[in-house]
Amino acid sequence: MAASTELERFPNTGLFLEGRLRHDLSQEEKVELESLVSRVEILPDGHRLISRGDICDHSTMLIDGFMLRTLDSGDRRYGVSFHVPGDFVDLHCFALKRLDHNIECVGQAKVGLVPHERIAEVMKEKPHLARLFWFSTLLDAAMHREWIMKLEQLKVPQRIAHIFAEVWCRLDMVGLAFEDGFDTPLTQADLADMCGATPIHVNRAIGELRKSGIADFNRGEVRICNREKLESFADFEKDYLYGDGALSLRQDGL
Amino acid sequence: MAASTELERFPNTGLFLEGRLRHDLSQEEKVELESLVSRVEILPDGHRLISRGDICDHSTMLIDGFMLRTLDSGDRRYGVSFHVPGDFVDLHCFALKRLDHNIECVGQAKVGLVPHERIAEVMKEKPHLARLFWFSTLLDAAMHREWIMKLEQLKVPQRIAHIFAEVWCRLDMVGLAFEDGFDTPLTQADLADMCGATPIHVNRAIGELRKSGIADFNRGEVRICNREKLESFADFEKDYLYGDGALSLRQDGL
DNA sequence: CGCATCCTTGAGGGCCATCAAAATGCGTGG
DNA sequence: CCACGCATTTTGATGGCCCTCAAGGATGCG
Repeated sequence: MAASTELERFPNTGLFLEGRLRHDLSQEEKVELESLVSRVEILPDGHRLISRGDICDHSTMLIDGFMLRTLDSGDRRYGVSFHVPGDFVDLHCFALKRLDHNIECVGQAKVGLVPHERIAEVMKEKPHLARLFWFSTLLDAAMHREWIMKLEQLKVPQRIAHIFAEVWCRLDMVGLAFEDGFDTPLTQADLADMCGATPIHVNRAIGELRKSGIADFNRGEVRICNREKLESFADFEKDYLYGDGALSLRQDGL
Repeated sequence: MAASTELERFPNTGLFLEGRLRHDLSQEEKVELESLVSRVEILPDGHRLISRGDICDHSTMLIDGFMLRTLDSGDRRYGVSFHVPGDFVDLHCFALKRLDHNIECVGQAKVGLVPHERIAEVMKEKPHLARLFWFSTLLDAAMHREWIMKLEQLKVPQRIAHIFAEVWCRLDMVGLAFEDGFDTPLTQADLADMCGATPIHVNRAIGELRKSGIADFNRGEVRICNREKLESFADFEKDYLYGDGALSLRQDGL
């Protein structure tokens, strides 16, 4: 897979836009991108990278592990998006300056820090790379929109199936999925926060998925025997991920 | 109000970022922005500006009227966001090239078309203005996130109240709200599409809001006698709109 | 082996979908 | 000015999804 050779050359940023528009990055841009990472850190499970309202002067590339964007309301946490390796998780905060949400590690994570002054340089001197940065934040927005629709459309068992289908697909794009599923440190309680349901109901919904042979979830191991069945149950259409679906930009260039 | 003098000078783009970071635009940038509009059009109710999958070579500034971003699934339409005058509604498609969603007029709308080649020039030569363009698309993403949380958190009557509170607040920022509410061509069926509910249930929910004195809705006229009551019922916290709330950037500059 | 975390199970009630139908308001044309 | 068609709003009855309260079982770690 392309991802592994890219990772050898660019250990910190080799997965950025992999499966999407990475092919549109020139060698020079890839080198420039890798050089933006000023420091690499390992963060423990549950670590909160950024809290709502923080003013920040750097953004974070997720190199290894998983992260969750959350919002708090009342005394509950709600998940609004999920991140996999290769995601430039808080590139947003370069333009927003103050983030509207929290970013938390799910399991241990390895991240690369990118100072905003370097991104400002890119804005001034590398418009094409800047445009791809912009693209990557809009990809998040497209995923948000899909999730809004799915929340409006689907019941809880299907919502969970949709999360499984999306994460599996995204891990596939960066070469981290297995034939029959994927591993993630997500708990049933995390899934509940992402679905707007109670952990109790999520548990029952997962039981249903298991019983009907759609997916199995046990302590972070998601196993799927029939991809088609999962995706049709969840009404999952991968186009919105801008990989190789109908919205793909591969053949167009920018 | 500031909005009206800005509109005299910049009839097509005078509301862009009004109430948010418009103060951060220099006179020169405002002139540049206004000059980007190559053509103004009036579009009829229900007109579909862009459909999912279209490749487009221009973006659209909403000058007057309202628009809805939608996604279709099964044989139903789902609303994922709502637009008011001053919104650069499909700036996204400059970087995405192919849009993942549809954009439709709700009522008659007046729009300004901006060719992508002009935006590409801005990217090359006006990094600060480019950054504000980026900001405006991230504002959409922040609104998406809030809506995801609200869908996870709220029942239908509160969702409707939240839509009322948000739209009222956004119209206020661009000087288009009344003391006691606002007007919009939205129907109960549109609200249903935005809430993921049936029109029937939306009707009953509106009845509840009316009975409990939270808000009245009749053929597009939203009337609210007690703002505080509405906002607390909907759990509406306007920070995420990046106006004058806790996340405001006014005092920081960029 | 105790403890914390995570997962599982049961009973009762409220929210919202579906099916079915009707009333209201508005624009158009006779 | 009225008749008509159409979109929009309103109402009623039944059933399924998911919440809450309450408790119990499994797994891994020190």
